[in-house]
Amino acid sequence: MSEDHIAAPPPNRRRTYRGECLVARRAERRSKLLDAALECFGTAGYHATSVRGICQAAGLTERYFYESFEHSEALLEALYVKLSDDLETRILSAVEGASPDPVAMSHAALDVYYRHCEDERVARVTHFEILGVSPAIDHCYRTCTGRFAQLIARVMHAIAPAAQRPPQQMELVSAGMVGAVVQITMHWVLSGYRASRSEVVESAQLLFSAVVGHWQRSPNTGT
Amino acid sequence: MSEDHIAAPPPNRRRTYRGECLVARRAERRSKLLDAALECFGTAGYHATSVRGICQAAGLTERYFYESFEHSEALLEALYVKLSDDLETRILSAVEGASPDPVAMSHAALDVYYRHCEDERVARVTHFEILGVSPAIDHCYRTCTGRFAQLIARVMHAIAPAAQRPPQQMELVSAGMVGAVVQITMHWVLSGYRASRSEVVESAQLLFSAVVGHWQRSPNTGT
DNA sequence: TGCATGTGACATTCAACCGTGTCACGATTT
DNA sequence: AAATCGTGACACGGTTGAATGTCACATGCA
Repeated sequence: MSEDHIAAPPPNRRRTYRGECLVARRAERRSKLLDAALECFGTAGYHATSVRGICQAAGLTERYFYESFEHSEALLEALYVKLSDDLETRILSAVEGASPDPVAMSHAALDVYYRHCEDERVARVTHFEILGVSPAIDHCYRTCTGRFAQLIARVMHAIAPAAQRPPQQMELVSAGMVGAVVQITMHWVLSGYRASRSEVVESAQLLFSAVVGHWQRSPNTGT
Repeated sequence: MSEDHIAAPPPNRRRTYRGECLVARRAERRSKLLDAALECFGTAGYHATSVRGICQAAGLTERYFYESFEHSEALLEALYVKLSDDLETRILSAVEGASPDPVAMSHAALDVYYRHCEDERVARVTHFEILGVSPAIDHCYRTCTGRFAQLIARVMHAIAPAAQRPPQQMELVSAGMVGAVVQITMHWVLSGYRASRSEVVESAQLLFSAVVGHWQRSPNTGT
């Protein structure tokens, strides 16, 4: 969905320029645009940023914007997906690297997440700017959010396999957990990062422990 | 902050028109604009809506838009504040009306809240459109969200007064609870209201019970 | 060296929207 | 009835930004 519109380069025309071949130059420009997008969207905000502004920040001209992205919205989506994917990868490896203890695992995951959000631009793009842009972006947000919710559901299940719940409820509660983590981020950001990261992690973890404990204790209240 | 810009009406000029005096007509127009805003912002979205569109939906001309609001953003803020205030009032009265039992109280509050969000336009405005508009709106959002977090903190404290926590943590955890409730709403909305309201309420309440239970059980873990 | 292509700076076209203004008509007061 | 005020429809200028186009210069290739 991201770059199908790019006209195929004439196959015999990939001559090098300043030491790099066509595809490398394209990739580099695309990367510069993503960096510029993080900076602009993450500080001025998506709706206050124009294509010109992005290009200026990237040190490129508009032509190269449209070489890599169809429009501003596509760039936002690409940036968001990239940030989410990076985060997910790092969370997964952190969880795998942690000792197989519920607390250690969730601590590792949350620490990676909040470290990720210590870059205010990242936090703003993935929590504020992404919302209310268009139905297409909403759908993208829903997908990414859903992936994290599923991750939480899996971890929960691994921790407390006895506490099986109706899938509908699992889904909603997982979404709720994601929301709690996210809202704590927003609060943290909007307060100017008043609390320390460890305090934030601890508060979020309290919610996890509470739910896990609750489920382990009280048996299925089923539909 | 909402209508200071309105020029004071010439005091001797408040003659009636079609049976209503000046202030009544103004109020009615303002109300029509708020209705139209709910419809437009809640379906097409804030950024896809123009002043003209609002006026058309309200059956008024642009002049009357600027009579009541300085610009589009002021209308969004007024709408948001109105929706939040209505909700808060109804939640408070529901909580007071409920039996003085933790479960009953939180159930009453959540039921009112999710009933409120069953109007998709309301849910969209207060959860999607309001974000990433401007620093001023962000601040407004933060204020309203904070009020709900404080409400939760108070209820928590009333339920489990023994479980005193450092205020920083109380603040973050309350924010997290708000986020959980909100995210469940978003999930509900974006899934096309797949689950029933009672299932949603039950899932949200599970989180409340879990945290309250956790706090009642484990004593203060200090700073 | 000469030619094709890549690149950067900038102009241009087109559309949307904001905020204000104009003007004719309907309602109200004296 | 005449003057005044409220209202609705619509036009106008100004601004902004998206998307494309132009042209001179730089770079690589034969």
